[in-house]
Parts: sequence; C-alpha cells; structure tokens
Amino acid sequence: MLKGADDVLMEHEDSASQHGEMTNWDINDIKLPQDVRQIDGFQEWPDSYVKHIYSSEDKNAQRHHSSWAMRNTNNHNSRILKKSCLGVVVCGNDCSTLDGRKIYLRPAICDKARQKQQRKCCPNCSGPLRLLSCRGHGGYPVTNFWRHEGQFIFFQSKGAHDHPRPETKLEAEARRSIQKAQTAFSPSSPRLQRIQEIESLTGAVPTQEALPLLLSKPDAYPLPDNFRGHISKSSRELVLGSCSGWLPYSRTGEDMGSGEGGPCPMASGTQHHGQLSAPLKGSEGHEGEGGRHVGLNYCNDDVFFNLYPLR
DNA sequence: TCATGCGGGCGAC
DNA sequence: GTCGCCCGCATGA
Repeated sequence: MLKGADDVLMEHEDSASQHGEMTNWDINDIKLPQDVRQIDGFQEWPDSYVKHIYSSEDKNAQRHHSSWAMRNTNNHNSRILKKSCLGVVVCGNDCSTLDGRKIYLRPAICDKARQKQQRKCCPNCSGPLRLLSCRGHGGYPVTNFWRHEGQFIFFQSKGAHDHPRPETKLEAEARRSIQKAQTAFSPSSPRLQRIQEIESLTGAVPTQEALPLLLSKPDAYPLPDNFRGHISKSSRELVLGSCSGWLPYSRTGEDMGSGEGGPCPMASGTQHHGQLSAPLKGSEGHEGEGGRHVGLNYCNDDVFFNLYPLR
C-alpha cells in the first residue's frame, strides 16, 4: 500500500549510517544477514525509518519492547511481529500544569482498557481526555516490525511519529504500583493505622517498603525530531521541576483514586513522605535514555504523592 | 486488570 | 496480495 513511499525512504535510510551496522536489508527479505559484525544497543524510542539488529539475548528486544505505546497488529505472518503505534493521550482542553507542562499519557494497549481510559478525565484540569492518534506513516500509525532470526532480532520501523512521546511503560507501571500503595495507605486502611500506631509509639516514621520512585533528569524526554517544531519549549521540557503539581506526563485515568470518572482535585489531603527510591526491575534500555529515572510528583485525591521533593 | 501474542475475518486498494 | 484494523482468545505478570 505505502510501498512507494517506503522505498524512497529506505534509500535515504540505507544511505545513512546507523551506528555503522548493516542496513541493506528489509524485514520482509527471505534471508536476513547473519554476518552481523555489530549489534545495536536497545533503542527505547525508535523513530523514523530505522532498522536495528539486536542480540537474541537482549531482553528488551526479546519482549519487543518500545516506549512508544505499540499494539500488536495482525499481519498474518507468524514470522514477523508487527506493531502499530497508538499515539498519545492528551487533555482535550489542552491544559498545562502550573509549570507549563502538557499532559501526555500512555494509551493503554488493551482495547478495553483504552476505552476505559478515555472515559476518565484529565488529572490536571478534569477535562476530557483525547487520544491523539499516530499518523506518521502516510496517514497511518507508525509500524514496528520484529523478526527473530538466528542469533539476532531484527527490528524495523516505518514512519515518523507525529505526536509527543507518551509516558513510558515503566512510568505507567510505576504509577500502578503507586496506586496500589495508595490503596494500601488509604487513611482507613489497617496498614496505615498500624503505621500511625507505630509512629505514635516510637516517634519514628517507618520508611516505605518499596514505593517506587523514579527520579527525572533534565532532557529525559526529548520529542521526536519531526515533532520538535510543533510545540513549545515548555512542552519539550518534560521533566519534573518544582512541586507545583505533579508529574510531567501525569498518570492515566486508571490511577485516579476511586476509579470511574472521578475528577482529580489538586492534591487534596496531601501527606508528605520522605523521598524514596527503589530500583526498577528490568533494564530499560542500554543506552541513551535507558535506565533513566522518572519524577513522580503526584496530585491525588486520595492520598499523597505531592510528596517527593526533587533533589 | 492489563500487556502481549496469535490468528480469523473483513474491507480498501 | 498487501495492508489496516477489528475482534476474540490465551497466557503471564
């Protein structure tokens, strides 16, 4: 369907050196190169018409991981896994946080979960959420292809994302963990009562078992090259600064405290906890943005998380 | 509950 | 035939 455009772009791609690896192959080739001299470090944010060859030992590659929200697409070819980009969930009111950041949530991959997510409201302004579809591949979503061949995992991306980066899977997972912690620490929970009891007896504040916290670092969220011209600087600087509100990408609707549809008043009932950190499982990327930390600075209608002062 | 992968099926081109 | 997309199902975390 879009082959003509692809071919043109492939030429461009082939002429460009990508870390020096072989790129004169296509994911649909009957035979893929096996004399690969150099394998790539895992790319968390592949964009544009790129190809990568990963080691079959690479855990991220094995999982066909991407920080873009990619859903499985049936291409009726069991040898090649195809995924298409779901875009990003934004605030329908195009609101900004107090420090000028936009809301870029990660679309749920599961269709039902995504529908549910879109019924939720913006955690910043309580406005409607809107799914900003990816149309970076000739008007269709960017597609990623994965193929396991011998010792290597071949990756090919077609299209250039025309939308901001959503929060990463890791961040979304962290938010879920935090929500679980919130539930456990809700004011009426026996667990919290127990902690308060301990606190009153000992004067000590129990350190958290493992509330996940990821700390952001500047420039952790560069936008796709093709998007940089379209948004403001403040939107680009999606890093956590002051405790003016909450995290840059915000949380998804699933994390809105009591579930269905509740608006998100800003940080009511905020409790302050010490800064916590916990290593995240997995190895998000081997280079570049990999292994970064994410600031979580939550407003929350239930409990806390306006709480982690940044360094 | 949700992410992920698989595969049937449909319509457009 | 290829591609995009919908759907349901299964599995695992």
